[in-house]
Order: sequence, then C-alpha cells, then structure tokens
Amino acid sequence: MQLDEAKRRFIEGWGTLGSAWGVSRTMAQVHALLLVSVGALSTEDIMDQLQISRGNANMNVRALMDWGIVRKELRPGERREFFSAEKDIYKVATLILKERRKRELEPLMRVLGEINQVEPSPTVSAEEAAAFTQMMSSIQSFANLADRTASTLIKADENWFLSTFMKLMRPGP
Amino acid sequence: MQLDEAKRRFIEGWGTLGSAWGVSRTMAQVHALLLVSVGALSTEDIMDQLQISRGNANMNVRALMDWGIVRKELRPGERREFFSAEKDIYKVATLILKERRKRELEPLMRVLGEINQVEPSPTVSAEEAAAFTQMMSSIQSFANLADRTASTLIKADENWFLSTFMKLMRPGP
DNA sequence: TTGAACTTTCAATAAAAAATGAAAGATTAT
DNA sequence: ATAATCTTTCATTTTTTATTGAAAGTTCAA
Repeated sequence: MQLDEAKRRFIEGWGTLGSAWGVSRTMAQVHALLLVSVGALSTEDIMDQLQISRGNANMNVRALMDWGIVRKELRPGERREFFSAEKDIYKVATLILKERRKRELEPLMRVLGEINQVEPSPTVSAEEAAAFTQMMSSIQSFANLADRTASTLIKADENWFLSTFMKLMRPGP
Repeated sequence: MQLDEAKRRFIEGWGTLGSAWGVSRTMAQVHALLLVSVGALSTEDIMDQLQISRGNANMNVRALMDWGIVRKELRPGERREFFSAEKDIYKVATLILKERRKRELEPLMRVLGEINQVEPSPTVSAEEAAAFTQMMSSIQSFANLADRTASTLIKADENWFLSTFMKLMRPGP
C-alpha cells in the first residue's frame, strides 16, 4: 500500500473510533492527521488535507490543545501557528484519561453523592428505597474504583503504566 | 431527597454520561430506569416514565438486550413482555467491555494490520515512511495491550476483577 | 497608525442522529 | 378463521450536533 493511501485509511479509522467514543469525527481526524505528519502543520495544511473550513480547523485544533494532546509550535520569523501532536501514544492515553476523568467521572460522582440518601416517605415502600440505595452504593463503589485506577495511571510514568497493565493481564506468582 | 427525585436525577445523570461515551442519551436513560426499578417494566411503563414513543422504547430496549445488560422477562398468562436490567454493576461493566471490544477494538486492529506495511515509493522520503510505520506499530502495541487487558477482565469473575483492580491501584510489596 | 497576515468568533446553514407514530407483522385466545 | 393484543418496522419529522464563511479581532512590521 502507498503511504498516502495508508494515511488516508488511518485518518478515516481514527475518526470512526473517535465518534464511537463521543469525540467528534473531525476532531479525531485532525488528531490522526497530526499523528501521522512528521512536522508541525499550519491551519491551512489541515484545511487542505481534510477539506474542512478554516473555522472548523481552528475549533478542533483548539479543542485538541485543551485535551493536552496537541501543541502549538511557533517558528521564528513566521506569523502563523503550526500544530503538532504528542507522538508518545501512552502519554496520549494518559492525557485523555485525565481529561475524561475530570469531565465525566467527577460529575457522575458528584451526582451520586447528592442522591445517596433518600428520605423515608409514607408513599414509598422501604424495600424500594433500600433497593435504590443499594444500587447507588454499588455504582459509587465502582466509580471510586475507576477514579482511583485512573488517578494511579495518570500519576504513573510510562514504564510503570505498561508494566502494571502487564501484571494485570498476566498475574504472576 | 425524595426517592422519585433521586431516581429522576440518576436517570438524567446516567443519560448524560452515556452521551459522553457514544451511547445515545435515551438508551442510557432506559438502562438507568431499569437499573433503579425493583421489578421488570413493560414497554408501556418505559414510555410513560421517560415520556418517549413506543418505537423509541422498543428500539432502545432491544439495543440494551444486544449489549446483554437487559433481559426479557415473560410472565405466565401475560401477553406483553417485561424487561429488567442486570443489577450487578461489575457484570454490567464486563458485558459493556466485551461488546465495545468487539465493536471498536477489533475493527481498529484490523485496519492497523492492513496498513502497517507501506510500499517504498520514489515520491516519499524514507524518513516519512519510517515515521508512519513507527506510529502505526506503537498504536498497534497499545491496541494489543488494551485488547488483552479487556479479554482478561472479561474472562475473570467478579471477585477477581475487583481484587486485580485493587492490586493495580495499590501495588503492594 | 496603518495595513498585511493571521486567528477567532458566531450567526446562519447543513448534516447527522434520534424520535415519532401509524401501519404492518406476530402471537394467541376464542 | 377472526379478532384482540402486543411487537416491530420504517418513512417522515424533529432535534441535536457540526460546519461554514464572513466579519471582527489580534499582532506585528514598516
């Protein structure tokens, strides 16, 4: 396969994956494009290669910077900005984990904390209230597990990340 | 807080979480409703409680059954169907993991496998081709890690799931 | 200070995804 | 076989989300 064709396919596949995980297709494609580009790209480059508008390119590149997985690169004597992606895929995973934890896990835990005590009420059976409380507790415990696991992985360096996951996969003696 | 209000908030929160993870809001809400309901619910119950149409309720309940996290419950002498959710949250997590692995990880790995050899070409620098190949390899290695981790967790029983994650969080001596 | 080069914003538009509801399809009792 | 009851489908509509592009904003050199 030719390099261009391979890149095209990767960008498409990464976009599809992104949309399955709640990331907009274009944002994932911009990320993919930067991942497979050797140097940094300008907004214009991104517009050309993905056939998207200036506003769209700008918005998505900024979103990727918010996630911490794309950096702005300034060149002396150049007015315009260039962008490059973090190439270490374990670092990328860590940064994404960090951001999703903040954006999704934290709000969930807040809600769970707010609703875990239900007042006794004459119109509701004790059984029903108990079932609810138990379900909330078990979700809370799972969320806590996820939260602590995430924070451990986030703090860890890459080698530790890898080796710990390896242990998880093949629990040794 | 009253039980009804707490349920309402949970359903809303679960729906929001779902949409951040690429699951439609309504599908997540139907799941949440079944999670916090003591008995099984009929399609009509779901329509009433979530204020959605029959077609919508039916589609989402079937999707949840495809994921393996909701079961049909038939009652003797009743024509209509009732639905109930798997209440063990670790089991739910395992079933979701299993399905997402199949739907998203496998296609990604297939694409990566197809594009990892790029033909040498006179119009492309060796450096560029090498960078691409290296990036694809590193993503492949990460995908493999994720795949093997997922399959280990899927095969594991609940206690093992918990205890292994515990080890991951607090690596002991 | 002006204007050239670039970035950002945002109201309007387009595209994609989800929801509706009526009709068609099942299933069972009579 | 027919009717009653319930489920499924799917063309249409609605809602949500993403994209565009022109205008406004910024930065800097001259």
